[in-house]
Amino acid sequence: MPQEPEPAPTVERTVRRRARRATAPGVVTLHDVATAAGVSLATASRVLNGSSRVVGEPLREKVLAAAARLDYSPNAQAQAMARGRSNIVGLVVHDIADPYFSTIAAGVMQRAAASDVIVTLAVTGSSPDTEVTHVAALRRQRVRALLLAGSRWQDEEATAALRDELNAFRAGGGRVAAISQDVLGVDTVLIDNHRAARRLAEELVGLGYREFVLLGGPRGVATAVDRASGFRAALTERGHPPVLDLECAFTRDGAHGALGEVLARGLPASGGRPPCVLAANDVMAVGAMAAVREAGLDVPRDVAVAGFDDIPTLRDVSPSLTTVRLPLAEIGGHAFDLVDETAPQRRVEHVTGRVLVRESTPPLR
Amino acid sequence: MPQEPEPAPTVERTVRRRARRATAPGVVTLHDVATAAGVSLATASRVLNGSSRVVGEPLREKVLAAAARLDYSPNAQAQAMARGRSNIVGLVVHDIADPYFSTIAAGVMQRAAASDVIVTLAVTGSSPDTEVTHVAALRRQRVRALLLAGSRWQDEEATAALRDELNAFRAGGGRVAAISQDVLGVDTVLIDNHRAARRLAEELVGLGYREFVLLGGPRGVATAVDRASGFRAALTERGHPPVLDLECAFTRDGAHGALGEVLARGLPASGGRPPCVLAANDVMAVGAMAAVREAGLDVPRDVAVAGFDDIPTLRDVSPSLTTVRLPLAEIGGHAFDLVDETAPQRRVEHVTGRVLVRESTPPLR
DNA sequence: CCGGACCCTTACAACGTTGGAGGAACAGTG
DNA sequence: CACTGTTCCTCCAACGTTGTAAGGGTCCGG
Repeated sequence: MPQEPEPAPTVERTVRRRARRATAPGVVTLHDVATAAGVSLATASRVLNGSSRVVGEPLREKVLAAAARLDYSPNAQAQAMARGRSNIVGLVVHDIADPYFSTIAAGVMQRAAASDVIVTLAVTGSSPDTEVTHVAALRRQRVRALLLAGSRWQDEEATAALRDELNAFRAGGGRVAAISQDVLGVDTVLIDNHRAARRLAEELVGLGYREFVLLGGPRGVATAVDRASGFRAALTERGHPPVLDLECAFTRDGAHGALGEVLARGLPASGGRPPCVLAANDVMAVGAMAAVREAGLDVPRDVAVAGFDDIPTLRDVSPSLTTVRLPLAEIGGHAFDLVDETAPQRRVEHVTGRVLVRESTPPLR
Repeated sequence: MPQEPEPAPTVERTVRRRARRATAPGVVTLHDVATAAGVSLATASRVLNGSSRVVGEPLREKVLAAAARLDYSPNAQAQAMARGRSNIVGLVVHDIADPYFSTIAAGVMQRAAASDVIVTLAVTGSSPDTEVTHVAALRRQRVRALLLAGSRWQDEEATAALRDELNAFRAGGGRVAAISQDVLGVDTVLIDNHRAARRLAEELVGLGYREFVLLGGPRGVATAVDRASGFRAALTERGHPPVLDLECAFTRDGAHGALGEVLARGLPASGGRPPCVLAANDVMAVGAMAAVREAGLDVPRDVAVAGFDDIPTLRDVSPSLTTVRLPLAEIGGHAFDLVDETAPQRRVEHVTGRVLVRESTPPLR
């Protein structure tokens, strides 16, 4: 098919550019700056965003002045397209209102700001399908990297779908890091929930507790399962398996409801010792403490309570909560580092918590 | 300058396109899908993302099949450029680890998900300059709208710089909404901190408290100033101006430190009644309660404490905290609605808190 | 007075997409 | 059978950048 040799373009193109302009009329483009400064597009580009080539001082100043005068703001999307890379990372959490995730997010944001990276947030609402949807959306945004902060679910189908999506993302040059469990085959900040839970339970047996009530969270959430299994293993080994092993939502209300029901039926037989409630996280522990109080009982005199995470906002509850301290902000920062640097091979960083015994589980006798 | 009528382009262009390709090699483009399906770019675009025009069933299926087979993911940045609009909004908070902001953010995220909007998060770390920097970065990203969730600072210079930046953003068609104070001339969810603080203080006078200690936060933060001034006004009107009026950081540590110092010097003279500490937010109130306990005193027997916000995570502290309930998640959702709909003119929505008297300030006598 | 730096301009092809203009095939109408 | 509409596609010019190739001035040293 032959091409007709079009008419001289310059003027006509400019006119049509203005006429057809798709963006809002008020947005200043590099073209506008170049025109205002009386230089070419390429020169303006080099002064304002370019790297390699140098531009002479007089022109340089004219361009900068024009840009300032017109209040030019480079279009990052266009830059990303032209350069073939963006400086956005996606952060996926289950619930940003949950202090566990918001603390991790704070750690991520701090590192991101230092690296001049922009963070796009997505929340799954604890639904594996929603997580896949959001990961796909972030892939469409061509984020440079993806941070998956949430616990994995024990759901083979959803995990497979996610893994597919992540593989496609990584095939396009994207980096991925996960926090919690190492089941996705990506760089991971692995939290050793099982081991830390064991140590906490052992410590409590050492303090003299014998009757344990487990608020283990739901069966499908890996973090909850790991913690509960750690508690269970240690207690069973020490000869004091949990007298009650409850499933409930991984939330304040879940723990509050489950323990409330139990207490309404009366305390487990205890040989004079207060029983000890082991909650799978601090938020649940606080819900459990509320249920104890509502039953007219005292923490720790009648019921001892321990949590997990050492959420900063909850450090001042009274009695202060025995828990496992996780360096949540550092964990977030660490995950960011995993995707920020270009590492030669897959890495798994281990994080273990530190047991903190406080007022909610005083030594017995 | 004459144009030479270039050689037939199709094949040659394809070759060079492959050769010079800037994006990562693994990324599938619309072009690839079109080629694989044996249709033109435009047809593929219309099948996969297009709206208006219809594509015949046979071709339509071929395109969908090719897209699925190649695992095509549309490039949202390119779409944004071509369409001249994005579906990203920017959310600016002071500190995402602060439950006040994370709860607001959760409200925003929920609405955003429902509207298929992507949210980019920025944290200021409570620095006005950082806020301007982040707003500029979000403008470069060509976000569709901007949500400023943080309290304003009483800093004329920084406010002016921010206002300039916002005007430039709005000139380019961006929408802006603010939460808290109405000083930027944009759509606002205005929180009537002053009035709610008055009502809380009046309630406490009604309960019999007479000696008040104000933990008013810093002078520069508008939210803290509004709340403190509401407390002060009500107390002064009722004839019981604060016996101590302390400035401190708007944080747990700020309140804890300031009140700790005071208590180290002994309780204010009280005529047998416990004094009442009025903190400018819940997190500070909890820090204050910790300081009271560390001084060997009891809340509320020796010192009563009240806060502000009704942070969900802190609803189970013991004794339960007297406070002002703000519907934080709804406030976030509301701000999102302000920028999501296209409103004819500037709107200011008022939100007032509800006073909740709980165990930390029992009635006297 | 020429050759070569140096600094700039012009021009253009990307990047991945959209949307308008235009055209081919085909049916319906006179 | 020519005309006029529809459909359903394709082609091409945007969108705002970057980066490179090709070229044109100016200045300097030989």
